[in-house]
Amino acid sequence: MSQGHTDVPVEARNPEVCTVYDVLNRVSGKWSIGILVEATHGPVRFTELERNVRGISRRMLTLTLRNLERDGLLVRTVYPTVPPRVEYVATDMARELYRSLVELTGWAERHRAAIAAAREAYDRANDRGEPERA
Amino acid sequence: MSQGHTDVPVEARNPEVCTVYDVLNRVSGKWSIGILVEATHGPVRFTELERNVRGISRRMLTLTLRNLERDGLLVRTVYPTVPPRVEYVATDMARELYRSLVELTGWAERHRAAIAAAREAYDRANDRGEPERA
DNA sequence: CGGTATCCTTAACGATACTG
DNA sequence: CAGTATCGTTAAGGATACCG
Repeated sequence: MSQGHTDVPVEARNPEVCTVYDVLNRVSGKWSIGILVEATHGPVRFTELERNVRGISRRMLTLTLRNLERDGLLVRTVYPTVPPRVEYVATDMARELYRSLVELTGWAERHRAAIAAAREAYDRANDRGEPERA
Repeated sequence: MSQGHTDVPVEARNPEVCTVYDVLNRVSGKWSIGILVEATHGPVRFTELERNVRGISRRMLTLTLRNLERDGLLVRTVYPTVPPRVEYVATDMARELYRSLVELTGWAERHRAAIAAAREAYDRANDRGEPERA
């Protein structure tokens, strides 16, 4: 096999892997990005998020908000009124991340057609009844 | 600035959300990036990947490879020798993606300390017995 | 209004025996 | 060597009742 190659694991050889994996973990999850985008546009309330991030459940909204806050991507502000008012807003760090995500968007848009074509080709080539897929 | 906001859902207002979510889905998953990195460095064999991407199981290696291939990020080449030789290599599209991921790495590295601090602060502030977490 | 607590379903992942 | 098949486990997410 490839004789000359070192035995050191990929994570050691490519520290970027861990790092990028790390940030991906932070932002992966079905809802993080939607919330991040909303909170990047300006302070937003819990109920607003519940409405604007379509399809999210209360539970996941809370969980995702807590995680983003914990990572320093969101700031949560409570106004002690009745009824309570809570606002979430993206931090500078998160806005910077947002810009990198826009980069990714660019990639996705540039290659959207190619990816679709690749999938079709793959599915056609391997066609065993594989029914429709979203 | 809450009241004046439109009623159109976040996906409609921010098409980037869907797109970036899409690409994230493609690259999320515990192993995609590790494999992608390896295959970006040059053609790599199944067994090499199994060794170099530490901790991956055979099953996940196969599944992830198939998905990446299906999306047109990897090309699989079979050399009909005995024993068989199969090589995977990243496509140009994948290499471009890789560069965007490196961008993300930059973000992660720049803010690594801030994130760690945010977490500590958060955990300290909310400390109810929450035991150690990786 | 802004959450928690609880229960349930699904999808991702891990281990490993077997095979052309 | 490069997989597939089958099993079991864990984690992510969904629904929703309840609460300060």
